[in-house]
Amino acid sequence: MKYSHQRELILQVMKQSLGHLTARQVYQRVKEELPTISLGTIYRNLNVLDEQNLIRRIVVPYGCDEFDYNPTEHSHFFCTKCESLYDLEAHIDQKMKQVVEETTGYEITNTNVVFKGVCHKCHGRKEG
Amino acid sequence: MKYSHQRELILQVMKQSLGHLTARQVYQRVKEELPTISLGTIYRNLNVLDEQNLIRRIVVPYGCDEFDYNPTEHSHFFCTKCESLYDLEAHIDQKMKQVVEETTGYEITNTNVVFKGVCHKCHGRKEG
DNA sequence: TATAGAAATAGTAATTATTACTATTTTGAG
DNA sequence: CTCAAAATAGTAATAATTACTATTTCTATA
Repeated sequence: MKYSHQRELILQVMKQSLGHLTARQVYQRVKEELPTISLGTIYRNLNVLDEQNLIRRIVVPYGCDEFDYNPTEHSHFFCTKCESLYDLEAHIDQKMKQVVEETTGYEITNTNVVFKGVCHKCHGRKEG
Repeated sequence: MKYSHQRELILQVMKQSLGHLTARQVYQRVKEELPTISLGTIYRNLNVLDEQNLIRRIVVPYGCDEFDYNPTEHSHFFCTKCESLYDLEAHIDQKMKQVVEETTGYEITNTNVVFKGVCHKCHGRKEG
């Protein structure tokens, strides 16, 4: 993989952003630094960075894919009330992987897990 | 929810098909019985059937959404070699849900889990 | 049983995320 | 430096899904 200024900026934005970003959000943030960058470049690089495990693609059961810099493998929790996507701690992922590998004998290389439910903040709140 | 012949046929096709079906596959199968059915009707009904928990939407990290009749909640395993999507046994889901609920305190209402890896058939096989 | 209004449909158009394409520019090894 | 491979910008294309609308189908109830 050859160096590129654009990819460097994309990684930088990903690192700075604690939350999860869609391709469009990454595009908008990188554009502030480099207004000529193209959306195609964002997509191409998000894909290669995901392949290289430098970032993580999160496939969600609503809307479009999101991307996450958090370098340790971890799963996600989507609150259906406030519509926030939370990271779960990495050791949860380890346990789940262990359960599945022990039960099935499959060799798990990758997880794409999104739990849905209601988060602490929204628990007990009325509909809004 | 009002009865409709179209929705009845869709559910019937889902029940008969043991595997997972994309909206287009459902469309093609229902069309054999009712050639005038519209793809929009398929999508609308797959959505309401999923909301009613009569079928399950599987959001996969490749290609488009798939739908599954299996009425008990369960997760999925995608083999990256043969590109098959397998059902995991329901008790695995129960255990995972338990792990997450105990650790986070979140109330889990729904899971969207796709593990990736290599299945038994493909284990040890060369690339192809 | 007749009927009115709500819900569903077919068919088409629109939307949106993502990928493909191409001429040009950038990168880095020799 | 030089040159080929890789990356880019900008645009066009693709594909899944949803929105829209005139028409049809259900079903509760009069």
